[in-house]
Amino acid sequence: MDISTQEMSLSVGEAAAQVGLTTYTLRWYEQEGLVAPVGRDSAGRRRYTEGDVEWLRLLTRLRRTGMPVRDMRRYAELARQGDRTLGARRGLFEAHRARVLARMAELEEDLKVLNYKIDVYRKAEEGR
Amino acid sequence: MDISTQEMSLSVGEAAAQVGLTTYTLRWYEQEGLVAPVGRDSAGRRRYTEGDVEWLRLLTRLRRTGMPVRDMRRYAELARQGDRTLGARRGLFEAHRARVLARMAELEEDLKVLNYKIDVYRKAEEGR
DNA sequence: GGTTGACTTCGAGTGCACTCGAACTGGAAG
DNA sequence: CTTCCAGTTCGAGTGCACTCGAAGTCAACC
Repeated sequence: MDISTQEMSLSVGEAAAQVGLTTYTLRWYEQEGLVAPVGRDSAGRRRYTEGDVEWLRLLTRLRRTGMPVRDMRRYAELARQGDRTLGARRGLFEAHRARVLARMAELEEDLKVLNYKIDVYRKAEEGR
Repeated sequence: MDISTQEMSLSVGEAAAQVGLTTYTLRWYEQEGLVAPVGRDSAGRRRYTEGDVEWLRLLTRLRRTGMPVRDMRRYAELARQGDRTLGARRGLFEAHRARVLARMAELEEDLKVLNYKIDVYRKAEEGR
C-alpha cells in the first residue's frame, strides 16, 4: 500500500460542485437522513469520501426522475440496514422505474401535441 | 341549423372532470390569467364551452411537460392578442419542445442507471 | 498577528402550485 | 316551502424542496 493511497476526501463545497447541488442542499440532505452522517475533520468540517459522492450522485438521479425526498429517505434507511434489505430496495427501484417509464410515455404523448401545434402555427403563419 | 346545435357548455365541476383538474385549480387558472374570463350563466356560474375545455386540455399538457405557470400565462397573453403573435407563440413552443426533448434524454440516462442498479440488486440477492 | 474565506449550526424565509375554509347564493327535487 | 347541492368570492393555509441570514469558528496566507 502506497502512502499516496490514503483516502481522498472533499469539502462540502467541493462535493457540491462534483454532484451539482449547493452546499445548503448537501447539509440539508444529511439533516433529512438522505445521507448517513458524513465524516468530519479535526475542525468539525465535513469530509466527503468517494463513496459519499457516489451515493449523492445516485440520489440526484432519483431526485431528477421525480422521486420524492420522502421515498429517498426510505431508501437511504433501507441501505443503512445492510444486505437483508436488498429485496426491498430492488422493489423500490422497480416501482420507481415503472413510474419513470409511465412518465416518459406521457412525455412522448405530450410531445406529439407540441409538434402538432408547432405545425399548425407554421401553416397559419404562411397563410397570414 | 338544428335546434340541438345550440352551444353546449359545462359547469366548473364538469369541466374539471373532463380535463383532470380540480374546480379549485380551474378557478385559480382563470384568476392567474391562464384562461380568459369564462362565460357565466344568469346566476353568475361559469359555463365552459368546448373551446374553453380544449384550451384547458392544452394547458394541462404544457403543465405536465414542466412548463412553469409563469410561461403559460405569457402564452395565454399572446394567444389573446390574436394572429399577429403566431410567430411568438411558435417560438415559445419550439423552445419548450427543446426543453422537453432534453428532459426525455435525461430521463433515459437516469433510467439506465436504474436498470443497472436493479440488476446489481438482483445479482446480490442471488448470491446472498 | 491580523485578515480572509470556507466552513459550522440554527431557525427562519422563499417560491411554486395549488388547496381549502368560510360565508354566501341560487336553482332543482321532494 | 324546505332541503340540498353545486356553485360564488376572498383570503388564508399547505406541502414540498430547498435557500438563506446570522453568529460564530478555524486554518491558511500575508
